[in-house]
Amino acid sequence: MQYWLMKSEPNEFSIDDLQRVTVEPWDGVRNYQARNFIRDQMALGDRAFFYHSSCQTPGIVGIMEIAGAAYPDPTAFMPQNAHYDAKSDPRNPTWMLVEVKFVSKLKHPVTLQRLKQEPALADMQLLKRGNRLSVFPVEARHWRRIMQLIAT
DNA sequence: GCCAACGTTGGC
DNA sequence: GCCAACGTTGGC
Repeated sequence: MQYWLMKSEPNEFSIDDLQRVTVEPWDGVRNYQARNFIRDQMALGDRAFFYHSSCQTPGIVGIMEIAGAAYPDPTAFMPQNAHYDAKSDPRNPTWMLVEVKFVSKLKHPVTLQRLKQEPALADMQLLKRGNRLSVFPVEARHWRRIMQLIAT
């Protein structure tokens, strides 16, 4: 069982959208490192923080569950899609996705600002300089600390 | 294989 | 809108 953080721009897909549909294919990831996490390490039942990025108040806004193993991301083969990749061969797909399932929406988001104030989280991937990965693992100790922040 | 140019991410 | 940081591309 692993923990993850997954970013989304709320004007594209928000925690409210996930709550409405319950389960959603997390498509559009076009970074090899993130792809490898999705393809090789994510597993059914893993938990993930839903993070809102590129918005007025970036931060963790909900919790979700990985709903199954990875499979090819169909949007890579749709020319009209914003994440279309002409170089990806359907017989040997480059890009993968997992489906995520809504678990909860936080009553009070844990903002990026708040996370930065927390000494125990100083070495978390999210807070490292130049971090741009949209999907990455969260260490258990960081997960637990954030869950404590959520509970208080 | 090097590296400059360019594109993207994402906070501010 | 700005800009730092990083990934990708392509000429050589």
